[in-house]
Amino acid sequence: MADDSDDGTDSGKAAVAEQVWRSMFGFLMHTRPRRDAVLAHLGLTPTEAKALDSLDGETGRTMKELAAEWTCDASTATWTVDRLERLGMAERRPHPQDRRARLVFLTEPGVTTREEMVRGMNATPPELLGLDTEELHTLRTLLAKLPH
Amino acid sequence: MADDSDDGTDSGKAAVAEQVWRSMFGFLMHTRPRRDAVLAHLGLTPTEAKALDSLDGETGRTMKELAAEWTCDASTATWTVDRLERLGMAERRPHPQDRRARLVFLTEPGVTTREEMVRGMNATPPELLGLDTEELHTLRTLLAKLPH
DNA sequence: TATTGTTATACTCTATAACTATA
DNA sequence: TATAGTTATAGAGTATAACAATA
Repeated sequence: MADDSDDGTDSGKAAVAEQVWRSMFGFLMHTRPRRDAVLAHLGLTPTEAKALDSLDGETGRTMKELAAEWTCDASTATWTVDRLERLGMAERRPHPQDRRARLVFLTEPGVTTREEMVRGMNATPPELLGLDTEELHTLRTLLAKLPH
Repeated sequence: MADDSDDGTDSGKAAVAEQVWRSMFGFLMHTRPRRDAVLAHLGLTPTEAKALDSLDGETGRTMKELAAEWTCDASTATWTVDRLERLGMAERRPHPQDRRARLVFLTEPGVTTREEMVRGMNATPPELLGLDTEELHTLRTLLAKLPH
């Protein structure tokens, strides 16, 4: 039932899914150095990159929210925002309702750096163009069925 | 040539490739917490996990080789192997030809932990089973054309 | 009295430089 | 003289605990 040949190749659904996963994960790892290079080129550590990604220029985030999103403690969030601030990419402003709290925003240079980072991280790996257009269409349709 | 409709949807090859990538990358990020949990459950830091992955019980690796593979300097490799050794997962043995060098092997517990780690990291995400068998076959064929 | 955030401090991780022992 | 690896030490990054301001 799970085998469709005598050569030991198991083509049951789970086995095919495993092969799909192996290829997909392998491709992700194959393209990873390129994404690492994007951060290196912008001079961002992984922590700074994650921090930058959580912020923008319009919506203020409290330290508490950021610590939760980064799954770190409050003092680490303070330290991380301090570093973005020293880099000129973020700034703290007083919270309009709660004078204990601060709201963190990206500065204009921070917004620009964030955009470059997001663009680089999401850039289509050129290896995909090794497939022809019809294959890519099929792939698109199938992959769109997966959660993300 | 790059547009096949008037609604602003660009279905040129590059645009389709971009959508493919977005889905694929999104799925990989979606499944990432599960892989992080595998390491957390085994009590491994990312560095330890990478180190474990480079070693086995039969083929000894020199410190120099390991530092190159981990793209770290020699002292960091020493420190990393020290830690695996303290965890009882690796051991140094003298190099048979060069008395300056050491060969690093996994111990039996190290081999076992490595196996569990690899199994967990490579485990097929159950979300893939949301596709039917034929779709998975198609996906397998197309993804196999990508480098990994 | 509880909560937001910071500061003081310690511990982990990684790197640079000096050193030991071979080659 | 060059190489393999370790140790001493310094620097980032992250956490715990004590604290200040406000709710």
